[in-house]
Amino acid sequence: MARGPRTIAEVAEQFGVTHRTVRYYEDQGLVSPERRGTQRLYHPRDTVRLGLVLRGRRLGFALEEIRRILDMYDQQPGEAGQLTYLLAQIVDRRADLDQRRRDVEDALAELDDVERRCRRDLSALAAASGDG
Amino acid sequence: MARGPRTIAEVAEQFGVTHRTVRYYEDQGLVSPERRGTQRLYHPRDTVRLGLVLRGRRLGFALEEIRRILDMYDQQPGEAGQLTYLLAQIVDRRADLDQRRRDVEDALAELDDVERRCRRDLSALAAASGDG
DNA sequence: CTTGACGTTGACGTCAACGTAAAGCACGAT
DNA sequence: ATCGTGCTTTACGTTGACGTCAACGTCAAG
Repeated sequence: MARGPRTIAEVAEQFGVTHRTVRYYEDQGLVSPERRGTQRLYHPRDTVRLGLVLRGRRLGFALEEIRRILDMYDQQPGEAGQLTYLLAQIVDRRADLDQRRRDVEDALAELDDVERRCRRDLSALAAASGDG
Repeated sequence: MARGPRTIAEVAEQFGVTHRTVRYYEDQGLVSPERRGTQRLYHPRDTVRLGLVLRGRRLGFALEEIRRILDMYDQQPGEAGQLTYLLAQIVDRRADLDQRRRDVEDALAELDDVERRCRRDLSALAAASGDG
């Protein structure tokens, strides 16, 4: 049952995007599936990478930024300068993500607040109709 | 020192966006500052609202979606149907935000991972140069 | 009363991230 | 051999979110 590499239609279906989107990401250097002749073959590695791209997109990062981040992850630089540069980039990314986390948590807290008020108003209405 | 309503340039400056952006948000119905003649006056209420819009933007929501969410917050419907509809919308928003929070936390975890490997490699390099 | 400094309204330009349409290869089934 | 089906490339269109520019109002200072 372990079928090997998958087609573009299959991975697009899996992630709920169109094949056009997947090909666009390839144009932008975000994924680079193997080619058997003219056809694209998506190995698990490519599929995972595509998942990371889509997560980055959900986080609101631009595709170019996502590409830089993923390339950063992939590097095995081995040189001290590269490593310290990488660490600096990590600091930036973390600051960005920390901001996003604060935003999400604030928004969720307010959502809770609205929901509480909403339920309170509903039960008040129910009580009033019960009284009427 | 409590200066009253502020000008568009001031709020734009405060939030680090251009006046063009603020006016565009007004076109889209996201904010609606008072008008003294032709000039816009931003009261604290408008300023807070603009802050919420920008947070929504950081979260990757489309402006149209942000407008719906903020309008949802503002409503005092009083009617049961409106309230249950509002609750349903809240469920959707929460699912969306929960997904985003998972994304952020996963990304932060991977960032930590990369950083650890990076520091390990750096100290390995330092040790090697110390030996050499 | 002119001169800036700011504000305002269109109108048009731009860029990212796709969508869509046209036309062609590959390949198994009829 | 050709037919349909799926994948491919090429090219152009679209949408959201602004940027930019021109032309004009306004108001305090000189």
